[in-house]
Amino acid sequence: MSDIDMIDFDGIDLDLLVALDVLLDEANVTRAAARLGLGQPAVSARLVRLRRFFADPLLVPSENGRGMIATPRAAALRAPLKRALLGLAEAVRPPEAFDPARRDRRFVIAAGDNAVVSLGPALAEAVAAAAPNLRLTFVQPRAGGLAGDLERGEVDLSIVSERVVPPGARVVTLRREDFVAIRRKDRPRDEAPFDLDAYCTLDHVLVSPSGALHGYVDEVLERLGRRR
DNA sequence: ATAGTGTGCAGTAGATGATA
DNA sequence: TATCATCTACTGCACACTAT
Repeated sequence: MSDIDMIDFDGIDLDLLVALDVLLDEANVTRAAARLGLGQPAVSARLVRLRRFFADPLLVPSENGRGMIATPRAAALRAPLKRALLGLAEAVRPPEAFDPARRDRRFVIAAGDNAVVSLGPALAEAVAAAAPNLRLTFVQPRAGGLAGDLERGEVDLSIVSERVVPPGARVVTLRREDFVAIRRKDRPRDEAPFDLDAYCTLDHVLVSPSGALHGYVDEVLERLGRRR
């Protein structure tokens, strides 16, 4: 007997889970009903059954009386539920070869400035040639929010350092990059050689989208027993 | 195997209550 | 007054059961 066999699905069905997903998206029974193609009372009845099954109010009226607010239990259900429904949709979808030339959709790519500048133009050119109806939108990866953005489908792809890849993500290494230190050509001839000691004593500017003042370079220096 | 019947579920329309 | 969630009454449909 598998783990799935052990689950008691009595009182719940796929329609209810789809309704819950839409209800959590809309936080409004009327709008959820419109999306589901049902009457508002029918969706209200589904919400009642969902509340009974989960033994939780799931959605409660907001303070301003407009719409509803998800309870912590419902909020916790949202991402795994969406993931499961997307997986099911994928499983039951008829097999269809992906034809980029005929697809019409937008892909959201979370990438840092460096990746956008170095890979963006070539990627956009290649996509435009192979799939003229696909559109690429580059956004900044949200510090600490990338995993959630990927889970919710708000970001399709991310080009980031392997250090910030969310656990469980499918990863392909695009390339390895090295750090390079460059010194102006006309520095005084008698100046000390530009070595690690010199590097550590200089003043530094750290560009940090997240605001954290401790970057990859600092981690490497720490391993060497140094700091800048 | 097919037709008839009963039951339960889920839908709708309309009414009601709460709230800003 | 407008909006929104919930309740009530009614209807239609699917399914199980039984008789032929």
